[in-house]
Amino acid sequence: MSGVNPDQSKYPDSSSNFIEKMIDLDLESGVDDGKVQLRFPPEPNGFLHIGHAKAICLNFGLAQKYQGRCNLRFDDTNPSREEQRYVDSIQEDIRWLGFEWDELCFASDYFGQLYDWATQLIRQGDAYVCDLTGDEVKEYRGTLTEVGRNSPHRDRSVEENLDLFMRMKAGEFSDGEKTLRARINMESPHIIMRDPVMYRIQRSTHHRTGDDWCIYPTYDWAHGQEDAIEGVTHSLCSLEFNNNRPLYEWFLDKIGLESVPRQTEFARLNIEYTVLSKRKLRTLVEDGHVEDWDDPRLPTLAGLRRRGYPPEVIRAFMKNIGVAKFNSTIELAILENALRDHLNRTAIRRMAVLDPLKLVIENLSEGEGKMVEAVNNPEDPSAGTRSIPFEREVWVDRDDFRMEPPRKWRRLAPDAEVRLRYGYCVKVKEVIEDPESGQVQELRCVYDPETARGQTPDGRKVRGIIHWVPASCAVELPVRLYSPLFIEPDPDNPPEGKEFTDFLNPESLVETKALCEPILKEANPGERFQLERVGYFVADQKLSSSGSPHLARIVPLKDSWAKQEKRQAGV
RNA sequence: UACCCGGUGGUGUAAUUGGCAACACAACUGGUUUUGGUCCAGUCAUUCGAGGUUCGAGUCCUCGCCGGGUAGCCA
Repeated sequence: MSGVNPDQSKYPDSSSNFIEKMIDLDLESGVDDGKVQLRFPPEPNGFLHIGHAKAICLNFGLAQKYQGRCNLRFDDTNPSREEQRYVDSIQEDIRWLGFEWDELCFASDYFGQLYDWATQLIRQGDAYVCDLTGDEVKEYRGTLTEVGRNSPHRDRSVEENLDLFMRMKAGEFSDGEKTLRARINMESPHIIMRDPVMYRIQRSTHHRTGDDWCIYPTYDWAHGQEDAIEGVTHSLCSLEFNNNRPLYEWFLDKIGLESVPRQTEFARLNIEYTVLSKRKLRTLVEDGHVEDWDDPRLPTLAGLRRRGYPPEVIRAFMKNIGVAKFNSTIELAILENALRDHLNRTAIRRMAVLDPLKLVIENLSEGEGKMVEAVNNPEDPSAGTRSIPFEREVWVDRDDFRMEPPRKWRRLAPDAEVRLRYGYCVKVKEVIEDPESGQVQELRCVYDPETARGQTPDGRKVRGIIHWVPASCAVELPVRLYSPLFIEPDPDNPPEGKEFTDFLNPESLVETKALCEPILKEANPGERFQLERVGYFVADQKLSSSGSPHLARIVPLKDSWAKQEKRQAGV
C-alpha cells in the first residue's frame, strides 16, 4: 500500500470497529502468519458511487492501518454487462480518492484455474452438468418454506460429467442449454446450498478475454477462489452476501486449500436525499433526469468530484460514520458537515451578489473611490489579502434589504445602518421604488468615512455586515445552484404506487448569474472558494475555461438566521 | 412460514470485554466575531421487552417483540 497522508480532520480516530477487532484477534492468534491482505472487488459494469467509497476506504484503510496489502480486482465474470470504460473510470475514481492498489487483478485472469478446479469437483462427485432450463431449475429449487427436488441429471457418472463439461467449454451447446452445478443438498434450509450453478453458457464477447470462453463462472463459484488465489485473508462484502457465506466456505473446503480467506459482511452505506443503487443511478442517467454519470447532483464519485468535493472530505466522512452490521441511513447533514469543515479551513473567500440591488452612496463622488483591504481566508492568514475598490455605486443582495424588517433584522432597511464587508458603514436614506410595480430599484445611502477597517470611532455597534461588489468593475458570471436531487429523505423506499423518480427535486439545478468581484474572473477550473455569506462554490471543470469560469454551488453556508426567521414566522 | 443477520439518544458509531453509557452530527440556550459563517460554553438516552445468573449486566443465559436479507444461469 503506497502512502497516503493521514487525513487532517477534527474527527478523532474513531475507536475500532468490529472488523478491526477481528483482525486484532487474528493477529494475536497468529493466523495467516500475521499477514493482512484485502481487496476491493468491483464489477466493471457502472460508475463508482459514494457507497463504493465506503468499501474502498475500509479495505484500503485497513491495509494502511495494519501495513497489509490491498488489491484492486475486477470481478469480470459477466461479459454481457461489463465494459472497458468502466474498468478505466473505476481506476480513476479510486486514485482520485487517494488510494493505490498493490496489485491490479482480474477475475478473468483466473478462468483457467477456475475451470481446472471445476473439473476437480466433478471428479470428486461434487459437481455435475445439468440440462434443466432456467425455469426448471427454479421449479426444482423449491421455495423458502418447501425443500427442493433433485435434478434428474444429478447422478450422471464422473466420466459423462467430465465429457459434457468439456463440450460445454468447447461450445457444443447453445446458450443456457446446460449448466455446471455444485452437488450439495436440494433439501438444505439454506436455499443457496440447493445445488447452485457454477457455470453458465453465455456467448458474449468479454472485454478482456474476447471470445476465448463461452462458459462463465458465477459469482459464488468465482469469488472465494479469486480471494484464495490472491492470498486474501479478510474478504469484506456487504450484508446481503451473508447468505452466501456457507457456499463460499463449501467451495474452498472442497478444493482443499490449506489457507483460506474468511468472509465478513458489513452494512453498506445509505444517505438521505439520494439513491445509491446502480440500477437507480442508471435510470436517472438514461432517462435524462440528470446530464450524465458525472452530473454534480449524483452521488457518483465522478459527480462528487465535479461538484467540488475534495477527496479528503469523503475520507473524513467515512471515518466519521464508522462501520457496523446494522443497516442504517446517514443524515445528509453529516456529509455536509464534513464538507463545510474542510472548505472552511481551505477555501479562499470572495464576494459576489446573486440577486443584485443597486446601492448608491450619495456622499461619495464618482471619482472618489478608495481601496479597501479584504482578508482572503480568516482561518488561514497565509492566504493573504486583496484590495477591492469601494465606490459610489455598489451592488448588494436584494435579500439583504427589507422594506419592513422583521424582529431582530440586522441588515438593510429604511434608515438602518450596516457595514459593507471590509468597507465602510452605510445608512439608508431613501428607497427608490418603481412607480408601477412597486419593486425596490435602488437604495440611496450615506457612508461614514470614519468607519474604515471595522472601526466605529464613537463606539456605536453596527451589528449588520453584508457583502457587496463595486458596480464599475463587477464581473457577471454564470452560476449553477445545486440542491439535493430528491425532496424526500428516503426516495429508495417509495410508498405503494409511487416510484423513486416521483420524488425528484425540480429545483435540484437552478441556473442563474452573479455579479462578482473582478478577481473571480481569474478563477481556474476546479478552483473552490467561499462566496461570503452565501456558500462554497467551484469553477465547474466542464463548463469553465480559463478566463471564463462557470460557478457552481458545492454547498450553502449554514444559515441560522433563515432558521430563526422561519421559526418566528411559524409561531 | 424455512434459514441467516441485526436492535444503544432525533441520527450514526463507542463503551477498558461483567464495573459511573462516550464521541460526532442534529436540535435548543448563551458567549465571541468586520461572514446571522467559524469558534467557545451549556442542555438533550438508565441501552427493544420480560425473566434469569451476579455484589454488579448495554455486555452472559432463556423466552418473546421488532427490523433487514435469501427462492438470478446478476454481483
